[in-house]
Amino acid sequence: MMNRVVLVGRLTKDPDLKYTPNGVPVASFTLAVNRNFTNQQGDREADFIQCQIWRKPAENVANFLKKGSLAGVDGRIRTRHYEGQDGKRVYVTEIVAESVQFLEPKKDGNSPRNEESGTRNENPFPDNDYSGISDDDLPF
Amino acid sequence: MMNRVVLVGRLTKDPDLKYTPNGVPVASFTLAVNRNFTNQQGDREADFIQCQIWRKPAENVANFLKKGSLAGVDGRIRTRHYEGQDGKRVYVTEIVAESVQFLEPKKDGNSPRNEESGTRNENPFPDNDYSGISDDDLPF
Amino acid sequence: MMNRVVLVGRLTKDPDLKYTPNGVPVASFTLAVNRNFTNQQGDREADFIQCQIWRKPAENVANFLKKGSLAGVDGRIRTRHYEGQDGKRVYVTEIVAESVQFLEPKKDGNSPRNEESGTRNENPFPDNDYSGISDDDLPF
Amino acid sequence: MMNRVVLVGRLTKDPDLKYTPNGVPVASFTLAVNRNFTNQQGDREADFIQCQIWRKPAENVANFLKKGSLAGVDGRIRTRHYEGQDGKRVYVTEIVAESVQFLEPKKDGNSPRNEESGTRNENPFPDNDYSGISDDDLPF
DNA sequence: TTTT
DNA sequence: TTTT
Repeated sequence: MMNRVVLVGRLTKDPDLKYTPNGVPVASFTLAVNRNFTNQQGDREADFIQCQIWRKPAENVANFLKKGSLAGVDGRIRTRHYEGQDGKRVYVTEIVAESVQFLEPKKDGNSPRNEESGTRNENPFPDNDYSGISDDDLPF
Repeated sequence: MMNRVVLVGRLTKDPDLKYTPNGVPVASFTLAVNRNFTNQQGDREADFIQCQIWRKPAENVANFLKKGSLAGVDGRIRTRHYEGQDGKRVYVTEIVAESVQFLEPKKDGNSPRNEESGTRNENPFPDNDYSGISDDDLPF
Repeated sequence: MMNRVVLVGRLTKDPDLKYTPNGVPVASFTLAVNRNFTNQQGDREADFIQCQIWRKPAENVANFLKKGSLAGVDGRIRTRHYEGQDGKRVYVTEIVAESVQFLEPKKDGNSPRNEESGTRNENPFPDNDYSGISDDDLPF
Repeated sequence: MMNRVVLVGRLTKDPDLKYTPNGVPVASFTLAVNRNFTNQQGDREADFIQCQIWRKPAENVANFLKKGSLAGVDGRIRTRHYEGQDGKRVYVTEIVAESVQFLEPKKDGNSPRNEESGTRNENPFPDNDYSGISDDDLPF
């Protein structure tokens, strides 16, 4: 089974930072992702996609992003439901981000911040572990 | 703005094929995508993700996929809302597939069908157009 | 079979625009994508990924992107090989973009251009075709 | 910066399992990913994409996949170069998988194995951490 | 041959 | 060097 989502868009509001009873941070935000085409009225619409990120990077998101910030999200779709106030099930689809990319240029400088707020805390590309592998092992 | 989703999962029911007043086919189906980890009760849960595909490939999906079929989806997230019967807005998030991949092995043979049902009707990799480009143009 | 790539990075040089004998434009460029972690020397490295885009959007890329531009690519991996000058096969892996996103802020204004240069010329989300589908068809 | 790849294809050979001097396992394999269109000669071609996966899941890949197996890869593009035997730089592009999905049906049963061989060893979706968050916090 |  |  595979489940992968990549988005680039703008925050519709400041991110909402919360903590679970165990003190785990979660930041929630909605990304407005403009569509690359216009509708039959000639208007360019957007999709409004609910996202969240957990743990340490949640605090980075809360600190560095705000309403209007351009951000990239790499994560997964997650569905859940809860009982609404009228007793009916409400279905929720949201993106759980594994990393959030800050694509906004820095105010002071001239170049985008290009910082990243990831869930990963270990190098997935352990280069130097290649040491024992000779050129003969190269695929081509 | 970017908006890309890739899923592999199983149909929870037979696809639902409809036609718009203009005769455009749409197939809707829900993909159950098992998570790659267990929850705190030790159960492996799934996400249930609503998908649709339009036009010609919709009919292929309706013809070749059924409840339980393994399928891959490459598409985009789309959000919309409508007025519920109680007058409250209901928010919907769904995947609009650009292509659906049939990953189920064929019954008769022994290998997966591996057919595809795409939206694309033109070769995105026009190989022979390379003819006028010499080795000097190669990036490395 | 599925093959999907999404990248955000910076052009290492101005894009290279060419035309096939039949007049089809192709723009080639390399994206430097910084890694989200440091190597054992504590340096942040980058991947240098060769990309190309065909037809009309190729000219937009050539017009709007230049060395250093921040860009997003949504496309596919393509492999090919050719005979090197020493008679040995050279293997090439490159990304064929279906769309390229301009993420650079506009100089004059204050917000990113956020233009897009896609291969797609038809609305993949034909909203108004929904007219014949009632609320009863909603998945949840 | 963002760098995401999702592939589904078949192994062209049995995976090649190696260990670094420090005992870290790496499995390498090539995925043949058939294209969803035919070339001008009417033949359906494939891309041959070099992949690798590190650590524990490398051994699962070596144990469960073989030549011809249908597999899904979720990972990142990585580029590197080395000195060829003729002193010229050889450029390599490969996919570093974060997870590999086994999509081959089990021989004995009737349904695909659908096992997964991931790099992740912690639940990225800590559901029960939601306990302190009420319905009022829901985005919609 | 690499970007900020 | 390529899979079904």
